[in-house]
Amino acid sequence: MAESATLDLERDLNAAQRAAACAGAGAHLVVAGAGSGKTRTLVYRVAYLVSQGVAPESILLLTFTRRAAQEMLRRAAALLDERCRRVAGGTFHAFAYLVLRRYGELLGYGDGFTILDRGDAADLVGLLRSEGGFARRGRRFPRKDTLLELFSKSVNTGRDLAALLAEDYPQFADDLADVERLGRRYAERKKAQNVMDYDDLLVNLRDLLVEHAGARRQICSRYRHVLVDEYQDTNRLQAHIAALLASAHGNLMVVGDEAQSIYGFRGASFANIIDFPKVFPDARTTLLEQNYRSIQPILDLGNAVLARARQSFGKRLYSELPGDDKPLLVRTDDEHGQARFVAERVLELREEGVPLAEMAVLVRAAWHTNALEIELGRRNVPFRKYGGLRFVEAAHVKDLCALLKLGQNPTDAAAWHRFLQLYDGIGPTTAQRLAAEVIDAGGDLAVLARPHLRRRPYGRDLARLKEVLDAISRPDLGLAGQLEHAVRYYQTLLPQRYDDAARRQRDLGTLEVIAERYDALDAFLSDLAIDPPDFTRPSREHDPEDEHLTLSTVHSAKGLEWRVVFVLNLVNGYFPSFPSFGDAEAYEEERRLFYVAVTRAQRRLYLLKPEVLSGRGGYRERVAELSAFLAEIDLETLTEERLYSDQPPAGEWLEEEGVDVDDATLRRIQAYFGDG
DNA sequence: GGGAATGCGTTTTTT
DNA sequence: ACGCATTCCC
Repeated sequence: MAESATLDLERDLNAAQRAAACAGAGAHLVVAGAGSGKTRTLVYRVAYLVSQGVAPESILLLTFTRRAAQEMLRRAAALLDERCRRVAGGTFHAFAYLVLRRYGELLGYGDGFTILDRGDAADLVGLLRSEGGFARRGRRFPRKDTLLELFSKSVNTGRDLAALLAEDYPQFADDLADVERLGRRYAERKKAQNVMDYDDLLVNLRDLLVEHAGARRQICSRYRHVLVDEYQDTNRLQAHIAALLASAHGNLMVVGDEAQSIYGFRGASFANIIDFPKVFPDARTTLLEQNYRSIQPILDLGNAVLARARQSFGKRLYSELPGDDKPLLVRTDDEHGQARFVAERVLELREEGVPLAEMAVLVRAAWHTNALEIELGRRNVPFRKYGGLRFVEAAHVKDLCALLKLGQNPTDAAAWHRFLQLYDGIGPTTAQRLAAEVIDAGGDLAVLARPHLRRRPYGRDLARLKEVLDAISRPDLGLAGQLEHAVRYYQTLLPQRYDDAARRQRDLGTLEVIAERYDALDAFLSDLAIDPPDFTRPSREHDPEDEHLTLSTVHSAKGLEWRVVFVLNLVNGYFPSFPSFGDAEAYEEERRLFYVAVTRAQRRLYLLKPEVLSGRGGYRERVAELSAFLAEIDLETLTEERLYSDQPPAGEWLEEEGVDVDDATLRRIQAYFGDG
């Protein structure tokens, strides 16, 4: 679907796409089914506006990831000209950061506020949780991640903690007062430290737009056309912001597919799409229904899955692409059989001429690929995994970032708290005390060399840390120089802290490579928090040197497509996942997630079902049930293949090979090692 | 008092 | 395998 390098809307778009791309002023809702050319339409929309003389700087394109925005603007530039690169594009959070850097003072934030990423935010909540003695003896109190999730959901959905607690965590209903108290303390502490978490970025942007008419007018007149992609995965707060951004001129185009809404756990609601015409009564609506991605049998399965949804989406995808291979349901004996099947079929397909880059394995949860990763490693199949733990969330990367933050801002309590505990003999209490000492001294690093600390077991460590921070805090060294000091020092701490120090050390090198794109420490750090490097997102860039199979969570595969797709573990409890049972909304989201997985495939779709699940942390080994999403539909839409791998039991194996058991050797071994 | 070791219950998805 | 509470030890 590569468009040629000229803007020809008649030739390249169908009527509905064209109606959206060339729409005039006003609010516009584009409901775009999977594979219906949604991105293409937005790209042409941008190019069209610029070609009509709209200043590129006055177009704001809000997307789900930074990469999505960059990719669209790159394509628009290829269609029209380089002016399209000057369009303002990015995530809501990145846009909020940009605006608040300029207007934050109106809301009482100091000039250089910093961003707490998810991990930092959780650490702060954890700190307040233990500080306030909320977890008393023998009493269960929500963990820091649970608390943060509650606070976040409350902010993003506009619902109060009482309702969320009752709904999601009834077992903690008695703790409501404490949870609320902790929430208030968390908000106060962030404000006092001049930091914002992800949610604060959105809240503060909304507050700015609501409460400061002057700022709102300036912002609205700067961005005359607002385009929002993936609107089904925006939350109430984001929808409010989008509406406010368009409040002066009304030029708001939102694009989405309510059937692909999969971020409800983060507060997203497809009600934003449904209700759009209520907020903008004059909004025009365009439906994109023809699918250009998949062959009809794959869409038939997608339609069948969706037909069972509790809310009807009234959607039926159709395609004119030739092909009649039905999706294949493959039953294997267990997860290892599943891994073997996928590895073998991937290799066969490659033999048949399908490049690895045209194949993907999708899973519900990142760890579901564990067995497959081993199998692929054994067979030397290059792959890359996306989703799950992010690079910047790995403990060692966070450690290094804490060190860098201290070089930039020696009053960053969270960074002190984290880094100091790396030393032997320093735990939470000591770390907090030391951090307080430095911060009370206005961030004077000389505190670390005070005589009374010298005598402590970690006195030398602190003295050394001071020297390193002195170097990191020198902007004249340049980012590369500062980073080099940090990495060289941190490397010496790695081995005593982590068993797999060598692997982690390589990541530090990766971080140095990423840093080459920046010229100052503060820009580097804020970008790491707000737009983390996208190692976790599949890339569609074509690099023949680096051909690899993609392993991805379904969430991270959003918006992408492959010729051949494997979906693993179609088993109740895995997909749909256990936590969704008993929660109708979460369960329906799992269904939409499966719909997203199915509609990633262009030509061939393999659905894998292990008959037995091995026992894995908490779960006992047991016979697996076929995923309800498949069990409940008409199996006419599928081809079924039973494939039990038939490895002989271990006993027969020896005999077949004709090996004699040497009793004397066995006795010697037993005498030496005992029976254990 | 506070840090380190032990043990128990839990395990989704991520801007 | 990981976070968190409890217990163990200086």
